[in-house]
Amino acid sequence: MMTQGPNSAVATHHSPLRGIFSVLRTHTCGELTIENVGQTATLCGWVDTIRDFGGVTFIDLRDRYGRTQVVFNPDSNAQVLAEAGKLKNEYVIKIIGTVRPRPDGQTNKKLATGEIEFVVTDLEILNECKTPPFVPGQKEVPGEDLRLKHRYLDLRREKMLQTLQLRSRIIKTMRDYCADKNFIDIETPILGRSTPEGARDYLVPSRVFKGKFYALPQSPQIYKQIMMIAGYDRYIQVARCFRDEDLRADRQPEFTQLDLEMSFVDSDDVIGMIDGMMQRLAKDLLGLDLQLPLPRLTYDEAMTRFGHDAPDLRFGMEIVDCTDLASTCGFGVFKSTADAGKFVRGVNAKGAAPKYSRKRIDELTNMVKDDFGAKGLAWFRCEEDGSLFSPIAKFFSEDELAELKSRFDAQPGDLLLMIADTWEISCKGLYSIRKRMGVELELFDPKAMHFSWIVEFPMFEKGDDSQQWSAMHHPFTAPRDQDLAKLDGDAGKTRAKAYDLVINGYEAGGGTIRIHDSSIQQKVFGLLGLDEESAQERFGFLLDALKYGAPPHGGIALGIDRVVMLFAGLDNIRDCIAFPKTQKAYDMLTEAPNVVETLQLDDLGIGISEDAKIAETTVED
RNA sequence: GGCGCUGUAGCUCAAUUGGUUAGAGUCCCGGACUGUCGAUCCGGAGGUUGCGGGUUCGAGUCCCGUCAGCGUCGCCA
Repeated sequence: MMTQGPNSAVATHHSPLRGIFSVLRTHTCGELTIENVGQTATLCGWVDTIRDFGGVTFIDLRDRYGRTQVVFNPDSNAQVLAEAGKLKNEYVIKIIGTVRPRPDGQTNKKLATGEIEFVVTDLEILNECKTPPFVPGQKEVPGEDLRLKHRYLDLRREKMLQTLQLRSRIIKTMRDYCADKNFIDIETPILGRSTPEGARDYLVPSRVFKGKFYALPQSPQIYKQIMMIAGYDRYIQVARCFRDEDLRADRQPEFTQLDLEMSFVDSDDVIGMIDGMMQRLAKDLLGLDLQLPLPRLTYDEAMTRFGHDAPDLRFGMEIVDCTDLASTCGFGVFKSTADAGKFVRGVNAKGAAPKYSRKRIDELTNMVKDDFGAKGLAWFRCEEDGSLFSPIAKFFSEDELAELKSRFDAQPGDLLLMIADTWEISCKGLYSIRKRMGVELELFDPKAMHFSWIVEFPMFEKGDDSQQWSAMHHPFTAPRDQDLAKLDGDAGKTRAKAYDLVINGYEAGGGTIRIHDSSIQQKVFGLLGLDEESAQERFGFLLDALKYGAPPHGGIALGIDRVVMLFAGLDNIRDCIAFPKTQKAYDMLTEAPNVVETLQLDDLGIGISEDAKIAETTVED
């Protein structure tokens, strides 16, 4: 530590600078308080705001730790005051001075350092700053493209700093929790092998093996299973994953997950382990006490009640089925839908009637039509006298209307919205209506946090255009013990040892118990249309490994970016990532992806097709 | 790939049914000021309304195309 020099105050073990010898500064900008009055210190930081009175100048000096008011005045040093006139926004400076209390009545309660000010005796400009396109302290948040292009400025904003600090603490807490439980942190390869299942891979060409490619991992799935076979019975990794699919507000092409695998466990063990982790995270980072175990909902229940496998459980507005009523009513659309074995279901938007004009209902109608292919959206408004008003009310008898009212628990002011269609379309349409109206009607406290598990997912699903089963999670997912018999002939009803962690309507993580029995694995491959040869071709290395003493094992992956987003109360994942990409997976800061030298391509034996060259030229124009 | 929203000064936004010289705040430049903390006051600069085409006597505003950012559907084992 410093024992010499012009500073009477030196970094203590409480200081953010503890243990780091610094010749440039003795304290951070968030550190000096009334305790330090009279001491000499050296600060470094960025010029945040300048208040120049001609005779005296105030500057807020900013760094990661906070802000300190710095005073330049002629009493202390007239020459330095003149120098201070050259300062502009975001200059980087080093100042030496003394700490003194602020005059009576002039403390700033908004600052941790607000009781003192720093009187400068010496100023050194370490670096100037061009006039920035925006300043970190400005009230309005600049457009996102500008923020991404000048990310080094954007990251200086308080909100970004807070979010990334929260992210760091979340990851540390996750790691500490796992370390306490004897997990071992293992890094798995980034350059791996493409396994053409699931998402599109990002490919990396090989120079040595011309014409062959590595793939960036979509998840370390196979490696972590192999670690279990190797006997490392509790593994974690903060793993970067890559998926070349289109982006969303909650989806980036590269993202980070807490990847975790355990041996000699069943679903409840993994769920219980994560329950404890969430309890600790909620307590340590949000001050919330979570009751354990976290609530669990089966997949079927979630779809029936909310139309989605990651429902937002911060509010009700559950789906009501009235297919039976529809089959007897006089409304042709409803009746024919019910007769065709499809569904008539709806939701009650409590108190929405006065707020939802015909125009806004039309917007909802267009949404379910355009996005999900629903044929329409029926609605009933519950009037002051308790009667149901609707353009289609005339097709219903008094009794039928009364039954509708009772089934939806309709009170005056409520708006009932119904979709008559396939199970899938009614789920999607009503889910999106519920999600949207939940926000618009403020049906929940935006600060509330709701954690839950969705369990017992189907093993298989069928694609739109094929009768072939595909794995809902991945082909190594184990069926529930009591469903093993269903693999023969009743595969659609097989439920998996799969579990998703849902926070506020977002899938925050998902995992499964894996198959460790090769006869079951063969059966599952068979149902997925994979013969032994092609299974061997794709996953041979894993199938081989499973034959050398694989213990029962399973795990989970938590989307760290999403967890940060939810804990920070944000609605977009880019604000939780230091250097995110745009919706087109473009990095505006570094301008990646970009062209490479022809020589590099030659080295790899790669040529660019004429079509791609034409497309590229068009983009540049 | 589809649908939708947005694009106006460095930044954040405004501009009536298509109608005079496209405005405000902020930032920037110059000046004043010894207690501010979103300092204040005075003066000034700053625009090919994303780009290209069209309709019109006249387009920031309407139409077509295109580019970019965002949202969403498909997609994401």
